[in-house]
Amino acid sequence: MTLDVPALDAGRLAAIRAPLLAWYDRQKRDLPWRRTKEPYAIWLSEVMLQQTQVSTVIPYWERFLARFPSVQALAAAPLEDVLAAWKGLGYYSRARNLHRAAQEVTAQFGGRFPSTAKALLTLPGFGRYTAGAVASIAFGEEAPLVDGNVARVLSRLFVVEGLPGDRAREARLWALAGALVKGERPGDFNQALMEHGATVCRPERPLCLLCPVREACLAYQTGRTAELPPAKVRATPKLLTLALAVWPHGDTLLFARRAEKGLFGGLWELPAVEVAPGAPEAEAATRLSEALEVPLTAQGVLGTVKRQLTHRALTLHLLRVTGPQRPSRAAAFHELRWCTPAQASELGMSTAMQRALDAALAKGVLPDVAR
DNA sequence: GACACGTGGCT
DNA sequence: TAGCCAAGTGT
Repeated sequence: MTLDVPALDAGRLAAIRAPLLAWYDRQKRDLPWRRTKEPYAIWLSEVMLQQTQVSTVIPYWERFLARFPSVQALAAAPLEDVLAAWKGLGYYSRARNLHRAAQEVTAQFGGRFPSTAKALLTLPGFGRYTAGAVASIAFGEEAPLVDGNVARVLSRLFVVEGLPGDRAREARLWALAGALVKGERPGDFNQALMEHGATVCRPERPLCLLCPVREACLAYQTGRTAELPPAKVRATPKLLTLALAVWPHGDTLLFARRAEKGLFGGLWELPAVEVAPGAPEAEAATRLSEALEVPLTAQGVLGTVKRQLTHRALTLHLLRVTGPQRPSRAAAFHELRWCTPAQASELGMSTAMQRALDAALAKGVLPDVAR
């Protein structure tokens, strides 16, 4: 594998750096995290933006900062509250790692962020990208970063072949990014590269006529912008079928908190067990009874909610149940709690589970006064 | 290296 | 519409 960068002589470097930075200064979007130099706020934006679109992140970022205004405030908060603030944003391990990293920064670094990519990389949730982003944007280190945007831009500028995930391709992209970021304003340059990928050098129908580095782009010169980079090969989603217990009592329903790892880790749910796709109601009731460690009676299926995740096709069967003993704890769940809908709305819950809960409530499982 | 991990927007 | 995609990380 070659790590040198033969296509990047000094002249080529200058022909990309300067126009891209100048373009960024003219055309950058006014995003809220571009108005702060606070490392904590920049870190938060970078984590929220992982695999998530800018327009989705903005309101979350603002609410989260209002609720947890400093790394110390975040470190001191219960994980449950952090997950509640993350509710609906997806990839919840990001919130768990964010919380852990805040505690490590507070405990090991006296509340001050490490300022180099190398040191940041030791914190939970900091991979190569996020370490480079925070180091360059918040601390001005000449640290490279490669995200999906940068990979696309550099693939086209330098005609980097290979599929996403290919080791030689990744090494080449990081080497190019590392050579390009050397110089003035590394944070702005990295953002320029990403901004360019997001708005001009788009995946489909890139706006080459508006491109500030068109003359330096090998893909443009050879008519290959449409075929670079090749699309990711995605596995077909696996089926996951869950039976959910809808157990009314007074104006409450039973809720459970999931184990901290895996799908929807640490989030609240209607108590759920996995069942075979075509499993009969009686089997689902038996599984739920075992998980909740109490006898229970099935009172019919209230409905089914389907959700498509990236790697999962989720089917949620809502099973109305009741029983003589109301459980308050069970080994299969972190915690059990009886909540009104109003209380449940404050819990950290996945969007998938929220849809299921809404469907159950729409069936009138609780008295009107509780809704 | 492959896979798990969410969600909403866009075409 | 169904599929693709987005400022990735952890195991």
